[in-house]
Amino acid sequence: MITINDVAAHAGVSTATVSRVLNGKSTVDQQLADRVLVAAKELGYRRNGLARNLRRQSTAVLALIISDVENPFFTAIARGVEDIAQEAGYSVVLCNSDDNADKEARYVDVAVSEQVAGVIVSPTTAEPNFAPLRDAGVPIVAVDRPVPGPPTDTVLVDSRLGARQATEHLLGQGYTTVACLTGPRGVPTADDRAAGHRDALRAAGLRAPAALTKRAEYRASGARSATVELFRGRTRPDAVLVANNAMAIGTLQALRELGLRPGSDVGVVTFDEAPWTTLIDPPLTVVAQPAYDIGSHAVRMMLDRIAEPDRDVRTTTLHTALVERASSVR
Amino acid sequence: MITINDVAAHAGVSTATVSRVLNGKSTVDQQLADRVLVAAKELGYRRNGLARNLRRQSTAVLALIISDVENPFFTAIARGVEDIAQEAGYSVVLCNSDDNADKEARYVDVAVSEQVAGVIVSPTTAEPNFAPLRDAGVPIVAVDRPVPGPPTDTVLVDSRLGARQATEHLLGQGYTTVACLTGPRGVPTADDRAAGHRDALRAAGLRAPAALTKRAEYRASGARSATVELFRGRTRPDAVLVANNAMAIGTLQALRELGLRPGSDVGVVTFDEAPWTTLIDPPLTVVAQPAYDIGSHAVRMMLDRIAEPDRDVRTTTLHTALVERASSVR
DNA sequence: TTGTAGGCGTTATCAA
DNA sequence: TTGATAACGCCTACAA
Repeated sequence: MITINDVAAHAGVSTATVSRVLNGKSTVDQQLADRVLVAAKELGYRRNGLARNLRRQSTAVLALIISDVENPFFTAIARGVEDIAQEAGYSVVLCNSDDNADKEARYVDVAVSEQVAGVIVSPTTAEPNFAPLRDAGVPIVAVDRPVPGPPTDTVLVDSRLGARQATEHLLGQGYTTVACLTGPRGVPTADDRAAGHRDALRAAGLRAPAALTKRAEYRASGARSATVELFRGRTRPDAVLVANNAMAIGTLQALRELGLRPGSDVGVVTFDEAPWTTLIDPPLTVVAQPAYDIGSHAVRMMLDRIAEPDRDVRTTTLHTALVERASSVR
Repeated sequence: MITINDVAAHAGVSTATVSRVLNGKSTVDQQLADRVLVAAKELGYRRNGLARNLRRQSTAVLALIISDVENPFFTAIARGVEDIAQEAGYSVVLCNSDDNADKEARYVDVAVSEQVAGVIVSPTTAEPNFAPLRDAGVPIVAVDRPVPGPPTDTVLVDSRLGARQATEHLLGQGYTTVACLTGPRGVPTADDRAAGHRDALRAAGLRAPAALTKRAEYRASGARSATVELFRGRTRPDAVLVANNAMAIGTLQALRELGLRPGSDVGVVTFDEAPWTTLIDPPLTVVAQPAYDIGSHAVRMMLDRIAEPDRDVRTTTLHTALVERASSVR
């Protein structure tokens, strides 16, 4: 391995000069600088990031811990994070916690011991533990869901309002019994969707019986059986608001099995835009979340925090957009 | 920051002993070991990964460079990589090259300077340059596409055969003019699909006119316009084989615009399984690729290579499975 | 402007 | 078995 010592020797200067040149520091005589650059190139010098990290006690790496790599919502966030981070000279390492507290904890550990410059995280369902990050002074930005504990920079989506608007839209289309299929109790985004649904029913002067809100894992399989139960139950709905992308797939499968056609038989609105929503028949009405923007905002917040560790903690709330298609029209 | 020096002082032993205990090395007197453990816990000691990395000249991190985080095929690979790597005690950092040679090069640089233990990569379209990795002795495993240059451990899918089988299936269903919509010329997976398509036509005693093979970027938008051209061209096909997931979406959009119904009007088979393929009407026949297995195989290969750097270079080829649904039946 | 030299926290070598 | 100590490669006071 070629080190700055080799380069220094080859260029006939000191290691300090080499370091300065390589980092564009202070004013080094142009001639010397050139000699260093030439020597470095001739020798095929490559900086040893490990040594630099140790010396600097930090890295130009941001960790992004998301709960599901296979969910387009999160990969869109990842893209937003990556694009902006790249511009700022940071690398992004993507960690998939799989909504599993253990995996999440492991990545948190790695983030601390490898001293990443910051962690952007969408916390898992279970009670997450970010104390190690806090203790080590690693900046945290939460996305999609707030983190419990001390105030933390956060980027959220107003999904309560999004759910409310979607429900109102369904009611406005003449559906009378709008159900809500959402995620597990205690998951903020799941509870928000349920609350928005309730808001809309109440505002319309309707009762909001518990039987109209159904909970399942944020996955297709859970949503499928939950949908079947919902439409076989006593208070049979004529419309449903589904809380995310993955669940939407399960719900649509279930409706097909039940012989119910979206739109004409059952009004359907789901959270999250996806490439296939216009391909199905009828096309799916969605509550589109600004996933990419969540990511880009989160990085900007992180960069601000790194630049100014003592600044006030902020929470940014972005908004959803209802995209009306045929699945919510009779 | 608490260091092993602090722990050593607190436990009344040397740093060497602390290090040994913390790494489960050699046989340390049980009593001393206990004292060290207690001291570490009391002080809230956390290992500094940076220092360890520098000293060891290596990290327990694998880099996975994929060309599109938003493509389910690659995220499924990622999951396979991650699951197995975790078991073996490696962390995985996911890098999204966006099929952009510059981004890829940047990640390669980072991988070298941060001295990751290995790089698993699906090379970009453009001529990739992995010389820095090779020079630094970082093991490489290629997935999905071979890398140019010296022999490299590789996990491929026999997509030529997959394409052939899909084409034969369409011909067997009575479609007579089967087109192939594939990726850019020079991209191995794209060329393989075209070749498999040709193989099937020839084996059936048919001519394989160039007009039946259309190329576009591996994206929905390109596939959309390419499909329109294909079906408005002179040799109008009555079936089409589409080369990937993202393109499938564009093709299906185009067919709808053209008023052509999959199955009855146009036989459609696409590469890659996706959650929505059963939701559309009619359900989509696909050439399913074993994406998860690609990832898990790649990691195993990597672990073997790390354990035994001089072993023979291997290429593993996995196979596709044709999943017949209604889009390829009249 | 340039060079010297110390230290970042850990592991591994060598003595004891 | 344990301890002292020298690296690992880089950056940065501080001195010249």
